[in-house]
Amino acid sequence: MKKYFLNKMSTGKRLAKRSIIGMRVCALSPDDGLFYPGRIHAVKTPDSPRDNQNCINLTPNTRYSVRFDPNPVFIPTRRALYEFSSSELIGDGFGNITDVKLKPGQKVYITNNGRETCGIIVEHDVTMDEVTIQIQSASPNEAPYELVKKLEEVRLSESRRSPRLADQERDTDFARLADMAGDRRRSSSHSIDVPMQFTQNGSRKRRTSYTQDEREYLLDGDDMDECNAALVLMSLSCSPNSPRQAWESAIFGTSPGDSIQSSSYSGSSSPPLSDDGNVSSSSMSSNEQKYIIKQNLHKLKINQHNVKVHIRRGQRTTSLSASDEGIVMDYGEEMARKRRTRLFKCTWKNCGSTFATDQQVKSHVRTVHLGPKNNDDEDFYFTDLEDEDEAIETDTNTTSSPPLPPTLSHSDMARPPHEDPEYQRKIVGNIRQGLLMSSGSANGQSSFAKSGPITSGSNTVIHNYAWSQTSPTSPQKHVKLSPRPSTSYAPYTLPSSTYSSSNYPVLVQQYHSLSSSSSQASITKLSHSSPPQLPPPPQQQHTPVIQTTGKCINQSGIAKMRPPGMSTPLQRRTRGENKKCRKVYGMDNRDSWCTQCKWKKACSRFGD
DNA sequence: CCTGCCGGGCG
DNA sequence: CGCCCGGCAGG
Repeated sequence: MKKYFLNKMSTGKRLAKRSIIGMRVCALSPDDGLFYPGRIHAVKTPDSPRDNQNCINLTPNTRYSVRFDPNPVFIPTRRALYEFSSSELIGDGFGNITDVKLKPGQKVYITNNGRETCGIIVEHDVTMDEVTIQIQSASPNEAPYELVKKLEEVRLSESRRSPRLADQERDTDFARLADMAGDRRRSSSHSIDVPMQFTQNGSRKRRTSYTQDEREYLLDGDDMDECNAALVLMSLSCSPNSPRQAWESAIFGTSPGDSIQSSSYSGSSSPPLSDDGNVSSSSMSSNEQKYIIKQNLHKLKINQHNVKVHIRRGQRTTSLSASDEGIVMDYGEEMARKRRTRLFKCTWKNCGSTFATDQQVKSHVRTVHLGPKNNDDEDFYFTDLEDEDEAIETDTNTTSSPPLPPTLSHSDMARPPHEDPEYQRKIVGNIRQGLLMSSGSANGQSSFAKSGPITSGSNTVIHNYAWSQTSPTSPQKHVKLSPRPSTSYAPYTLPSSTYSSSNYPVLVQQYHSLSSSSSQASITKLSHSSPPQLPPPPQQQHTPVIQTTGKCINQSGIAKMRPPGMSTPLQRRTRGENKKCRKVYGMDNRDSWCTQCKWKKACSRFGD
């Protein structure tokens, strides 16, 4: 049930997968014994050919180097990396949160009232599977309250955003930034899209309202996309025997229904390479392959991330670029910042030299390995590492690799990872379980939250960890949900405390979960120690009835949790079962419709 | 498909 | 604010 719940929240149909490096996990801080979020920075597998039968070079002995996200409570040494074994990590494909006992003081995230809420563990009763969590009220003037949740409902890191929003944002970015007009919805409308900037004036077409901050957030939050892309390519590189069709579909975009395909093709100024039938010939040489791969990856702009494919002596390996070279536009600064922390490693056999710039590494490859007469592109012989203090040893495995299951291929590489953490969790878990034959249990936590910088070593990113603080200047969005005199749709205010404009979409994920297990929590203690002073909380015209179950029932019968100070979340109106004006009067008597119905708003005449 | 309606643009 | 409409979710 839980799985379906999570899937429901993401409503995703496309699948996704990712690389281990960069994955968000949680691990115990050696200092205070609490879990903190971080990213897998490196994977170290001791040389052990017998265990190394898999293409991603993971064995039960693999050590995962984790860089904790900076946060005010536990401040890891900036450059410090902490090593863990897979069993010590909590995250997709690793350990499950339900396997651990949470200590008091542990910071957790729960879905409360359909909204991600941060809390502090007060008590964890393992036998009863009850976690008492103290939640800071949205209003700083109200006392914290406590919730009791099941452990499986608790997450150790922030969750992801609403898939719908993410979708919109992604489409937006694609259309505007990558100069690609198509998206999956419009692609079915038989209309030719005009780039956004040409339609914004004099058109009723809705334009996006995302701020620069939000777009940056978007990019930041999508760092797993490059992992998606990499895993796709990795599966290709690791499985020379994999079905040719799958391999082509990933690179050449020949898979039907692949949204990446449609968007990239519709926005591509040049015809797809697959118009050349020879391309798919199995006699394609290595050079041809890498050229084609490179070209097409560039076109695909796999979710705006650059992926480099390294081909070396007939063997393909992949690595990620930490920068967004695929896009120009507004992100120059961001990219520059990321680029500063990069390191370039020569991937020539037995070399491994590292360089500060790609120019240097190219020069190195050219002079030391390739020689002036070789026409090979230096690009294929180096990889850019993310950071400064440790080399990431990811692509050194040269043992022959079994093909990945076909279900792990790339038909869905377009899907951003935050859309379907559940599926990814399973996939990654399956990969790991299959390859390692170790027990990595899935868990319900989403480990792809935007909680840290894309470059974990960067010290220039400010984190939003002050979950109990309120910034009076942070933007608030007031949304009037319905003009009709409904009592359950009072204007709501996004809590300004934790979330700046740059990440507020995280909050707008609620309505998917309203009818689900998120409302199983019970309010065990409600204490208003001090009356609100400033700013005044949103007016609630009707106080929700708190039943013994702790559920607040609104008029439409939807269970809602509303802690003190918490305002009504954005929620899509349940579909009314009553007759609506359209139904009653018919299209012919549109004049008789209520205004709301005329406006395609919620019917005010036949309310539910 | 159809329907209800949210989110948002335009004047 | 009135009006309109794209698009989504759900049936």
